[in-house]
Amino acid sequence: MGKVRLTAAERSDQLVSAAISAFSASGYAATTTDDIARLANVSQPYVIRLFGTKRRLFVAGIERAASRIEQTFRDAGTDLDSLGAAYDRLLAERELLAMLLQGYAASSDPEIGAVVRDRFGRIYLLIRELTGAEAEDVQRFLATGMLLTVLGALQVAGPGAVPAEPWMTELIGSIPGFVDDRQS
Amino acid sequence: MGKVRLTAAERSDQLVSAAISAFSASGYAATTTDDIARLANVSQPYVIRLFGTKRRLFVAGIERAASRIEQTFRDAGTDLDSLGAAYDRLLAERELLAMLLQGYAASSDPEIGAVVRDRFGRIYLLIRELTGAEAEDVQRFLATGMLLTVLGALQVAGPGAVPAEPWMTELIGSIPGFVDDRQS
DNA sequence: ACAAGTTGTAATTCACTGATAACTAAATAA
DNA sequence: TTATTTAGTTATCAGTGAATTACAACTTGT
Repeated sequence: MGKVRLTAAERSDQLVSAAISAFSASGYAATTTDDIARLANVSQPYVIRLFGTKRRLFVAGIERAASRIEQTFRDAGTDLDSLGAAYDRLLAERELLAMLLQGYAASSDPEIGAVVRDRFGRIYLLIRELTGAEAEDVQRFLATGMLLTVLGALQVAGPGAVPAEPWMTELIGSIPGFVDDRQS
Repeated sequence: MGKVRLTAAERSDQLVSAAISAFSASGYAATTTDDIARLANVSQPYVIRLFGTKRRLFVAGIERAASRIEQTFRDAGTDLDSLGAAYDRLLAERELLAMLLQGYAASSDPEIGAVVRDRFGRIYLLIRELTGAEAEDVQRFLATGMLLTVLGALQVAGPGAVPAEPWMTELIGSIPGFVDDRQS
């Protein structure tokens, strides 16, 4: 058996991971704090104790996902093609991009919206800074990223993809530099 | 005062409009059937009576939004630039694209996911068919559409936009053919 | 050993929400 | 007019879920 008692910091980390798993699949409102508690083998009130509110836990999930994405880009290289390959890896993890998508969807909540806007802007600026590419190329890169994010959420690209429909094969095949490593 | 009693078909239409307003802002789970009922000046149980379940009302909203988008493209012309201009108009309406985004976010629900995948594929194929453009150009067009959808949801593009941050001005400015008609 | 802090739970509350049931009233048909 | 369908309501329920409180058990410094 693993350790029974963890420090609050360790447990919080673990809960943020569980939160990303749950929120990325079901979204902010449909995910219960009890779902997340169960994923971490902890009682529901303890989740609230550590994070105060469900909203703050969601925000923590957004921030970790955004940081992981930034780190993936930083590790990838300094040209857009390398960052594009990094996107493939992000899509393979599936949860991070989906978590951000849930952030976009929940951004009418002011507290969530402010964080999501901030992190989105930071990622954009990071790509600009890392690659030094023209604004239009960065925009195109980001647009492709949004398309892949949506296709991932629809489960037509990336792992766990639904049986391929013709339109999807064509669309995904037309994304330059993207290799869909589905495990069907 | 307007008519008091409408036919079921008229009332259902009106409810789907109200549903799109509410769902597009708050998402599937966070929107209550009572919110929608109030928007249409109708009792909450009547909403359930007309649509059976909340889920079916959401699906009806997705289908209308998708149909409206298809119609907008059909009316726009036969080249990608014209369809791009149509996107500006869609973004100005704000609710339709946001409704679809909420569909992407809620697509882990099997019943919703199936409909959203189907309509997404139909829109892609419609663009191909209308323009006869290369797959890669259509993909790029769609990717730009997803970026605009997200920026609209974040309220940094389109009407009701939050005060412009520098990164956003640069990003939006780099989208070819897109003119952000914000009313600030 | 023991006090104090830290990690965690069980029990409970209270507001909310989708759905059902039973009923009313307006329109339409016979 | 009367019968029937159609449009709509009020009342209510059963379930849920975030948050609070009070308590228990483990760890650590002294």
